[in-house]
This record gives sequence, structure tokens and C-alpha cells, in this order.
Amino acid sequence: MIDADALTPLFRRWDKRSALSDADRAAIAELPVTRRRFARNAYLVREGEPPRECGLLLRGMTCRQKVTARGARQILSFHIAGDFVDLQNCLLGEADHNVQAITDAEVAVIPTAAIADLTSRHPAVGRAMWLDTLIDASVLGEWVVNVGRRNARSRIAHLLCELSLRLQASGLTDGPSCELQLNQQDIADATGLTDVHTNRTLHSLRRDGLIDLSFRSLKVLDWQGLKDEGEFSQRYLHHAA
Amino acid sequence: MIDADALTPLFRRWDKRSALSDADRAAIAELPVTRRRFARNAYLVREGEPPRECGLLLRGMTCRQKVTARGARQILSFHIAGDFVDLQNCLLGEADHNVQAITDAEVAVIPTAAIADLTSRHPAVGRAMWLDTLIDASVLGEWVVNVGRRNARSRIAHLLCELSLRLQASGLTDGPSCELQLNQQDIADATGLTDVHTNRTLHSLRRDGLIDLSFRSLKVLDWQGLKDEGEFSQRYLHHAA
DNA sequence: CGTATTGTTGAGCGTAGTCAAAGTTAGTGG
DNA sequence: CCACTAACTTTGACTACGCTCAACAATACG
Repeated sequence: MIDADALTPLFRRWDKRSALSDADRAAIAELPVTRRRFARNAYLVREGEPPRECGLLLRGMTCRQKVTARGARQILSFHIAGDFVDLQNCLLGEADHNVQAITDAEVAVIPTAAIADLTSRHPAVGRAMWLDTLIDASVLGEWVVNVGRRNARSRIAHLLCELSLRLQASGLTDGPSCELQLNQQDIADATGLTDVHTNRTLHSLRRDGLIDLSFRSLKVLDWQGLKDEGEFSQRYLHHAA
Repeated sequence: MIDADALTPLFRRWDKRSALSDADRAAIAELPVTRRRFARNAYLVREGEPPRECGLLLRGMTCRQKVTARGARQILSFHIAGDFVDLQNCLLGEADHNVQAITDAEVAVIPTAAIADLTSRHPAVGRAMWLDTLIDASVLGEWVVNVGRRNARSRIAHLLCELSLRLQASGLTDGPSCELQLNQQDIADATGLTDVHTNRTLHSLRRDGLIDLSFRSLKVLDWQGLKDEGEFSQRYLHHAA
């Protein structure tokens, strides 16, 4: 059983695409869940594991990531409250990436069987979840472009635009000037940069008045400015934001 | 109506995951298709278009790509014979990337309505196509790692391993020592490098006996060596290869 | 045979990486 | 409340990987 207001961000996002019936919503709320807390940096899922359950993020932030043979971490995507964590792994037979908590996080853990049951009895929910995986893939494509073809300033600007917009769409912040709970190492690992260079680039963005920056806190000040800097177009989010 | 042997690579890949019934196979073969040829570099789909049809690649190679505001191209994935081109765009409402021919290519073009009809009457086919999109997403994740956290030699080695393995899995080549129809600009755009640096890196791989290289032809010689160089593990392909 | 495309090479540069040390802030326990 | 610690951020000096620009060579193709 999931709290009604814990589901608000999820429904708020989904309603932008197509509305669910009350029965669909109720079925989601009545999923058999176990609440679990994870500390900052804890692993929710490890690459290679067979996934037994899937999670709905209630509070905090998590990420999908991989670690290379040489020990470098690359973040593939961020989850915010209302996102399903690890749908991909759940649907394929074996986890091909790790899931890690970025902040202290609270997750409603759902057995895979319950998900299967839910989607078979409520096809609209299945479609919505499936659309989510397609959009995730689309976002991943944009990240390849970001990391492959943009310089440090643009990469970071682009990432901040994406997160800012997604937080807004889920109602987790009002207006584009949001505060993010990421440290500089996280930003570095999401953009394919080093922490040192990320630090210098963030300062350069602050000098230009695009962001506000203090210890473990980063605020988007000038969304339009960041958008220009990061060549940001929200088409790739497909109304997920 | 699609030639039986044009479907061999597709079925060969799908059979590695789960076998289709003869009825499923027949239904695919009987799809109403239009054969269409595309010249090297021609666009099959452009970003922003509403997708009306989806294609099955019969011959040649195509890619999904995006072009940044500054004019740089980033390739997101390659299609080989037997791959569905543009399932993603087809399922979402609007193309968020381009599809372009890498070599002269021949495509069986299928109206989206026929795909919808096929998957509703043959759920196993729908599941197989849906799995394909999940695996595509998984591959995209590995590409983010490749471009974000590996140096030029590893990036190129990794790409060559992936393509070599996929060609083998589709029966388009025998053994790991395959010949690829890519030019150096294509490799550069897939790995986030410049053509000049790609050229130098390819030569360095040739010096080490990992590949054979001549005009518009690139052969994988030492698959194991490339695998080590590129930290390649095929988990992320999820038995698509 | 001429032209377009693709590949090759060189020189110089710059963005981002590396390494190392010091400075901040939050959190912890005495 | 303060001392101590761990996590995170900042700064500096140096390095290097990969980029840019430019010219030239090789190959394919009409």
C-alpha cells in the first residue's frame, strides 16, 4: 500500500501523456510494497544480479551507473521521486548496470510478480511503464550526444536543464530555479568529466550568473541562459517533463 | 511479403532468446511491405517528423544519429541487416533522432498500422520487438560509458567488438574476423572523436596487430586483443548477440 | 582522365586530466 | 560546546590527449 501523496509526482508526470482511470490509480496504490531506506551511496542493485524486485522512488535521488574496469564511474541517468527505479533490469533477465543512491533515499520495493500481475490486469498501466522505458532510452541517446559532442560548459548546462525541467514536471519544485542535491563528483560522473574540471566549470557558470553555488547546494538561476549554453531542447523528453 | 532468406538474420537473433512459432514467422513474412533503396548518407527519417512507417533493414547498414547545434554528428547506434530501423520513433509520437544510411541500403518499409496489427495478433512478436527496444536502450547505456569514460583506443576497440559480435550473431559473417563497411568519419562520429584522431588511433591499433586497415575497409584480426583493449563484456547485449 | 571522396600527415594549440595540498563544511562523539 | 574526523570543495602547477587547421595522397567513380 503506497501513500496517496507519494504517488503524486508519478501521476503528475503520466497525466501529461494520457490520463489513467481511477481503477488504474487505485491498483497502483494497492501494490504490495515494502518500504526500504538506503543511505547516500548505497547500492540498490548490482550489475550481474538477477532482479527479483523493482522499486518506486518515494524520496531522494538515485542513479543508474556503471563502473569501468579502470574504476571510473559513469552515471547513465538520475531517478527522482515518483520514478520507477530499475524497470529495465526487471524486464531483462539480468541487471546490466548498478543502481545507487545519490542522496539518502526511500523506496517502495515491489516484487516483480506484482508488477507483472498489475500490468496484465491494467494494460494502461503497462503501457505507461513501457512508455517510460522508451523515454529513458531516448534520454540516454541525448546523453550520448552530450558526452560525445559537447564541451564541459555545455554538458553541465544541459544536465542542469534536464534535471530542473524534470523536477518541475513532477511538482517537486516550482519554477525553473530549483535546488539540486548533487555533489560535484556526481555531476562529473554524469557528464564524463573529472571532479576538478567540473569544479572549475561550475565556477565559470557562476561567474556568468547562470547558477548559484555553495557547499553541496547548486541552484539554477538563469534557466534560459543554461538552455542556450547547453543547446537544450526538450523534445527528447517526450512530454515526460 | 518479405523474402524468406531476408528474414534469416532477424530470426537467427531472436531464436537466441526464445523461439517463435511458425505462425508468428509466417505473419512477419506476410507483412505488407514496400522495398525501398537508400543511397549512402541518405536520410530515412528526420528528427521532428511524425513517424508513419517503420522499416526492416534487408541489406546494408544504417544508423541512428543526432546533429548538434554546432553541426557535429553523434551516432547513437548502428543497424545491420535483420534489424528493425526506427522502432523507437515509431512507438513514440515524434522522431527525436535521425536515421541515416551508412552504406547503400535496402529496407522493407512497413506501415505503423501493420506493425500494430501484427503485434496484437501475435503477442510473441510484440514481446520480441519490445525486448529489442530494451536491448537497444541497454546498448545506449554502454555507449554512454564508452564515450564518457574511455580513451580513444578503448572506445574504438569496444565499438569494433560490438559490431563484430552482432554481425556474427546474425550470421552475416563467420568467425570474429569480420570486415566492416564503415569509413573513419563514421567511427569518429560513433565514438565522439574527430576523424583525424580516429585515423591515428586506427593506425595505432593496426601497429599492434589488432586490426587490418585499408581504404574503406577495416577487418577485425585479433578479437581477444580488441576485447581487452576495449574492456568489452557482452553482458549489455543481453543475448542479442 | 578528371573529380569527389576518403584517408594521411604535420605542426601547434587548448581543453580537460593528473597529482597534490590545503581549505571548508557537516557530522560525531567526548 | 568544542575537538576531531570525514566528506567535499578549491586551488595550483604541470601534463597530455585529442582537436584544429591545412596540405597532400590515395582511391573510387563517372
